[in-house]
Amino acid sequence: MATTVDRPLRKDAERNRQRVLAAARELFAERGLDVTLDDIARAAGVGVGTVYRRFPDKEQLIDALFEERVGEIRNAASESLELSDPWAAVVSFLERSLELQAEDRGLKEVLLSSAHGQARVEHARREIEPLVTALLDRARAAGAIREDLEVHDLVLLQHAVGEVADYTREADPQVWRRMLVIVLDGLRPDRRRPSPMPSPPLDDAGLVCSMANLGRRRRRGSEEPAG
Amino acid sequence: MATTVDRPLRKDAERNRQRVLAAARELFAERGLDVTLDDIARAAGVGVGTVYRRFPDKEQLIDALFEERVGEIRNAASESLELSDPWAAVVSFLERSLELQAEDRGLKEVLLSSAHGQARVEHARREIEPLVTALLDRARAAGAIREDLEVHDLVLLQHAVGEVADYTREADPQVWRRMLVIVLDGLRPDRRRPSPMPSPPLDDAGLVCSMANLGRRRRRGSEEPAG
DNA sequence: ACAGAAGCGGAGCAATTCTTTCCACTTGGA
DNA sequence: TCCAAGTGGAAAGAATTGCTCCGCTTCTGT
Repeated sequence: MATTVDRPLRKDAERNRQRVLAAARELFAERGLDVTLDDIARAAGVGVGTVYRRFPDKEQLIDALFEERVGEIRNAASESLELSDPWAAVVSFLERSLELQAEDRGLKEVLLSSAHGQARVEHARREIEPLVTALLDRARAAGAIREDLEVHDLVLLQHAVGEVADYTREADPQVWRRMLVIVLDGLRPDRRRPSPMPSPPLDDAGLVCSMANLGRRRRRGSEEPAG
Repeated sequence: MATTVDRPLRKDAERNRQRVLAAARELFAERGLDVTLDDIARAAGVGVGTVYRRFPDKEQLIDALFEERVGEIRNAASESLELSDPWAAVVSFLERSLELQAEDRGLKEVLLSSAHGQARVEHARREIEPLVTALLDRARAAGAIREDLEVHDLVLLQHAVGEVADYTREADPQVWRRMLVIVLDGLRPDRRRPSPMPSPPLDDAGLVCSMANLGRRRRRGSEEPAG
């Protein structure tokens, strides 16, 4: 299988491949993993056939794309581990990881469900947990975090805050940071005053917008009460 | 339209109507609002035709069912308002409201999206927000809650914790309470020690189970890598 | 310049899934 | 007993999606 060197893709084919990857990256980030390959092809300006010639099926495309993204989360974890302050390390990891998830809906879906991105991504994900455990253990040893907290709590908290990021993505892409501040304040073993909020609260229009989007997202964008 | 009195349903028809409502209640609670009417009919032990004769379409069935459930949340809010301790009132409301949402997936969906349950439910929902605002204002005035918190933060926090309840429903229907404790600790204006955790953390199998379910829930329950 | 391999587009097939209709048959109740 | 009210469930209809096929176009090496 030395095709990589023996027979590189024709110039136009390689350019199309890149277009497909770029379009897929953008659409997965924006609309999640269930965009159709038709949509991706259209966005890339090529035919569906072209997409299928390069990627045997959707899973493989997802796999190829998210290997690097999942890697970024792992990097966030190991870079945070290098910080000397154990609490700052936890904060830094959660912030960075949630930023990545807030920017990329597909990434969040890959991380939370075992259905997608089979081998490689799965593997990278299993590398992450030990790093998070290390972050947590260090913070606990330093008395910087509540003692009754376990790794899976952190996983679930990420899910929770990430969900808010998703819900409010269009209305206000920063409000999730308020949730994170509250959660972080809840994680401290002792604390006198609340930490400052990093962004203003969601306004009324923002809530209405989020509610409307959720409807459109989960089912078909159908019923307008014609009154 | 005085049919209610003029021509009550035939005895068997009324019994079937109740069966449909019961089945719908259960299935919506368990699997969310997008169960099919076929499923509901089967669970009720009647034909689809029977469902359609009583409820013109799915929305109307949802509307009929969730009016009362949304009312329960409103009650939770107003009963909490009667508690004398302003902080206990907030805690009590969030707990009760989240319990209801954790038990009933459909309820959560009705509350979060504006697409479903048009008039009546929408109306009840608008009754709830002022009550929550009152709870919040009172707690703030008493210095029992952080000052930078707004109503919509509470709404989003409910969404966040509710999502965890959903995610982990099968694996461990109580872990969401840990998230709530953390969040509540984050809401206090000052606090020395963490509050005690009400349930054990999610174990490894539980996380795997949740991840698997999310996959099955959002898309088709398909690919088993046949290796 | 040109042959022929590599690549392309996108109509359309096959498989699902969900809603809704239809009508021959059954049943409650005056 | 009779018949309007009620029933079940097959099947039509409408979307959606993943993917294949094949006639045509575009590179690239000579």
